Amino acid sequence: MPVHNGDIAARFEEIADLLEIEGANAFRVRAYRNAARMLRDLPQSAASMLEDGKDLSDLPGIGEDLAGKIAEIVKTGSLSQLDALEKEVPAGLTEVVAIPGIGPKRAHALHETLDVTSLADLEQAARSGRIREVPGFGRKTEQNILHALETRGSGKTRTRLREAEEVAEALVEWLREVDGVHRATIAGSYRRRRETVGDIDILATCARDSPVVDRFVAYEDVRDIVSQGRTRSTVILKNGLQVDLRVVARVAYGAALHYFTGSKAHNIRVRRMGQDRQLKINEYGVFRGKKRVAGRTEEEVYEQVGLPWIDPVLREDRGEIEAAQKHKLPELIRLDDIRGNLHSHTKASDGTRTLAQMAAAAKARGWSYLAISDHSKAVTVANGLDAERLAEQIDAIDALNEELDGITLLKSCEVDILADGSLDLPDDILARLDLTVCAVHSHMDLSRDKQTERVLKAMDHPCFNIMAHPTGRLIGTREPYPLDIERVIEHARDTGCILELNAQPDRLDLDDGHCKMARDSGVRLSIGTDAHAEAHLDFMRYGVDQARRGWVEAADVVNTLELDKLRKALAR
DNA sequence: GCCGTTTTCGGCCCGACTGTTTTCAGTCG
Repeated sequence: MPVHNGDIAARFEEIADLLEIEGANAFRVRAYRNAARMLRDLPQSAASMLEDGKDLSDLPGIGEDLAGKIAEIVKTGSLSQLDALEKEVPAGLTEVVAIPGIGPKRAHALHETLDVTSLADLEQAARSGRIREVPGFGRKTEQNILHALETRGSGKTRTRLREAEEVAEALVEWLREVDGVHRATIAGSYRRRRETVGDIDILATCARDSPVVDRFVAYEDVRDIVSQGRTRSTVILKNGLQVDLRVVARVAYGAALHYFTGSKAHNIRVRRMGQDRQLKINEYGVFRGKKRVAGRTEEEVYEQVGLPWIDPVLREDRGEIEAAQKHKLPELIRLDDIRGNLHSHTKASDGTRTLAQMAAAAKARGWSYLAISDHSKAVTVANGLDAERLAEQIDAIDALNEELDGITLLKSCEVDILADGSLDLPDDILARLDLTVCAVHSHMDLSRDKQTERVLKAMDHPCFNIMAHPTGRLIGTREPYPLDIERVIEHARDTGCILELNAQPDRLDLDDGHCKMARDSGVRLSIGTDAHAEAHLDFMRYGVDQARRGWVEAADVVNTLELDKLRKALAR
């Protein structure tokens, strides 16, 4: 069983938790957390890098020590340091630290004084009124702990961007109506267009006497007020989503927007660059001594550290600072670069609209082509097409194209990749299509090797064009099936196959890291909406956002091409 | 524990809010 980066990261995070409870040096703790974050973001697997003889201490935040620990985990599946730590500190305390309001110091204190070693112990201690007796604790803290225990589990998972959008846009719109508010902007991972958000960060600038915070906590969807100050407040909405509001002066808008957009790792890099120039950078501006030298716009902040403005989607400390220093930031793809969509469905399989309706909807979005790619017969639940029905659809599309103006339907099919790597329809019918969109919909439990071989074999088929939703993941509900994505990317490059970035907000598959990896390997992408109705064509913007997070430029994406060029690009 | 046109030691981002304290520690983002 291969060790995934996430497994290593989880162990490092646990070490960080335990060390923190032990009272270890905070910077040492941070080193483990940084390493965990770096590993989760790393598109290659550390295990395979080791196999290839690479030196892991070349990775940022990994030194000799942590490189050795990664190797130990990969080799043995465990880590002796962690085993030893777990003997010293009860593992249940890591759950206690996860309770809002309890950090490592308080967990340590509760362990020392009341012998709390688990959530169950914590609850018992709180209910019996013993926590309020511990120095540094009080009645209110005890109540807060009980409240946190009761509401535990609600809203602690990350929310998909699309669901966050629905609530966040309404809330920010409401805030803009408040007296004295100049601007209200959503920052945070939402602005960076991450596929999921942990919470919503709203930044507001307003007149000094604006009641914006009072209005914020009085919003109808607020379930709990976590904190409420003059310039900052946190609430929990009825759907469990946490929203933070921060209020700053207008002169600080750019600095605050930069600060609250993050990512944390990106901000730390920028602030360090400021320190090198004797500048202090915080949410109120850029300061030399007491003098504010910048802060009204983000551009000003970056300028002070000698950088061009960096798009929020890139702010993850994944090389964007270095690229900006060299003036080599990518020219990111934009929604209006898109010329068409290569993955959509109709009533013929599991879609809900006709060919003509989908064509009209695509045209209305300014596109010049739309591929109709209904399912093939193996997906019986979706009423997949056999060769005969697909032949009928091909004829129907040819006939409809005669009538259409300004939009061309492309003949396609979402062809199932069968368990043995063969395609679900005969070659002679596939040869009549403009392109194929091939996908795995079954046997997702194959071993990593078998799954990879299955996909590679399918890509060798001369009619294979696009690998749809390559990992099969559903954000928050289904993990990617085991697949050696690095080999798939290499094979796509070698065979001229295209990888899809499926734009459905619950798929976004490929993810940002793999998009970057594909792009760096010279593999072309297709951003496909997988639309089952007209409205789903608007998912394109989620796909474009994810592509942008993966440093993708228009030239990397085949559906930015005009139709004649696309046809040439589809030739294998 | 990492890192280095201030390297092999001495730094490591910075501020708001809460609850407890009566001047500040802990937590959080």
